[in-house]
Amino acid sequence: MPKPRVIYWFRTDLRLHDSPALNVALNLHPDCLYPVWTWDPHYVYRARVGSNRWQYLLECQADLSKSITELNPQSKLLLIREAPQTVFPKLFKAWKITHLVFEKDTDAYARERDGEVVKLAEEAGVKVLIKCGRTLYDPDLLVQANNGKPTMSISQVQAAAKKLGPVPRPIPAPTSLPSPGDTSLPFSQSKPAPSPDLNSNHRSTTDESYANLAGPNNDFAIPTLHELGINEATTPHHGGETLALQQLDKILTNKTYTATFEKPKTAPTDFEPQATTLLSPHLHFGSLSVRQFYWGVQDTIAVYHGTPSTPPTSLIGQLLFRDMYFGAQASLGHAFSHTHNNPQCRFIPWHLPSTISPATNRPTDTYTIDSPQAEEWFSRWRDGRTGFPFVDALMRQLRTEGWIHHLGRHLLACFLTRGGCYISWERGAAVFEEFLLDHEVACNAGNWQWLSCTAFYSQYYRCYSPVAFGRKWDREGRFVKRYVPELEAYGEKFIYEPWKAPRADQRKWKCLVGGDGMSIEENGVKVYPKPMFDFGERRDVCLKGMKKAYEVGLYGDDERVLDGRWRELFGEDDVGDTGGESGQVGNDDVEADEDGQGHEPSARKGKKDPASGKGKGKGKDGHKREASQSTLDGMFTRNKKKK
DNA sequence: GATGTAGTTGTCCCT
DNA sequence: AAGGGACAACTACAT
Repeated sequence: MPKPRVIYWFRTDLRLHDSPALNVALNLHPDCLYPVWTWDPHYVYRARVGSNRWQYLLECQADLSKSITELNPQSKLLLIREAPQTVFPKLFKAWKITHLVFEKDTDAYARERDGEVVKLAEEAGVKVLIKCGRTLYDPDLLVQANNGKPTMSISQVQAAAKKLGPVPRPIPAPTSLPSPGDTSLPFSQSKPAPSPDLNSNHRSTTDESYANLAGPNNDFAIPTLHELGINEATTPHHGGETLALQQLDKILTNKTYTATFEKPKTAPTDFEPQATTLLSPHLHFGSLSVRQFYWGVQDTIAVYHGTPSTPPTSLIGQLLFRDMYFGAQASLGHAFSHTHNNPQCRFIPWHLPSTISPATNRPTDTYTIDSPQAEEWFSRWRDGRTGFPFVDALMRQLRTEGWIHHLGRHLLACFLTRGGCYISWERGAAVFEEFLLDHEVACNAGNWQWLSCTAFYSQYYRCYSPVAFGRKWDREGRFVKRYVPELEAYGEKFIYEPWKAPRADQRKWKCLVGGDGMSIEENGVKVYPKPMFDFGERRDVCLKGMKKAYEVGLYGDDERVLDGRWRELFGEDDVGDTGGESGQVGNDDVEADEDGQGHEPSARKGKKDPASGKGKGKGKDGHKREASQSTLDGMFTRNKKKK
């Protein structure tokens, strides 16, 4: 029996510590070990990746390669610029490989790709060893323990996890690594088709990713952003196992923080330092092992003198949610990433729905503009110029830094979907995919479904207010001012609703409120956009739409959703009325509205039918509210245009 | 099967 | 000024 010659294929596991798959490879006691990364065109062109995440990936790779070389000066990460499906058969032959080892990836695309690679390996007589290491539990086993069904609630995850037994303890990093053998590449490179390139908006120079199989110097080096044609990154957050372990250590050192963490009590407005761990990008790239984190927290809790927090809001709870989304995706596959054909996802007639390809019966990269108004709202949301300072601040933080607090993501998602624009969650998910450093297919799709109340969560009447939510955490608006600096001089009273500030004050504070955010300065004075709609009105429209859609009760796999007959079940008014012209307050010119008082959003207008609720006790409190409500209505409907 | 209860992460008004 | 209660009113799960 010849000694094993192993390719270790790095993908979702850019680390040496606690890598079950790497451990399996080393336990083969191989004659040689090739640490390989293949530059998969799917992620280069077909997934949405902005410059910040590109940089983060390269940093993870560089740190890993350095650590490999520290263990063995003959070794490093061998970065090969070709699709795995075409390059592996050639490598197997050239390097006389006996084993291919990698960490299991249950993302829908990855499963298809890995299936092909496994088949090619078998054809080449190469043994394949796959080990789960990306989540607390193997998502497929989690699904199995959940009676074969997708994990759709945290209690299901906890029950299934109980059957699977305790999370394995982390494995220490290896202290030595075998050298690779001969690394010559006696074959030609198959270049991928570079189009369509979903990341062209992040490139400003020529893309040379695939110029040479082993890079410009033929040394398997990690590319630079420049070689990829990608613009310079702007994020302060950096990747790599070394940083990840330092960051984890820092968190665990603060025992009270670790043991009593409660997500809902962390402030989305905190910056420097942020209120949460910022470990999610490290978990995404595998530069931090999730089990290392898990046991670090559990061991801290075990000796903590005090009452520790518990799932679902604790740090452990956060990791369980992550496993829940992985379990849902593992079970549902591609369908989990969209509504179409997804049996767990409610059908809501959102604006800007994904276009379905008849050939693949899956959504394409494009969507239908069913409403020019919705398209305008979408682009203003995406650019951070909605006119709601907290929304825009979060969006700008996301775009420049690649990370925002979880609750900030909630607000953005609620605002775009059921609590404002009534636009498909799939549009928002695509934007988060582009900009988030920690973008994880399963978690992103899952969280967007959660917040849009299409799956996992259903309390659509709980609607985030773009004004009150930020103010609750940060009265003075320090966070807003950091990311929307044109509002620097605005005080507590108007920082979350600058359109209410009197014109004279707007001038004094050197920032006028008006327009749609396309101009940021006029005659030397800064300009911040007017809110793009009256939030109170939009909330009412959305709530009504959601109520109707819940009554209709269609899911993504319903025949009537697939063939368009769903329209028969909704009235004209139920399809997310964008309010035509009456709902819009964004296009007035800067000098309009001199007193600054005209666009007070209407308070929620009187409940349609306060008496008919199945409610117990709508008692005196209700009456009081009615009374004060009508007063407010009298005040605020004054300037409203008629429908 | 009916009924009751709890659900990671709201808002508003009141004290 | 933090904190409690009413309110919105659906779904999953337990009994």
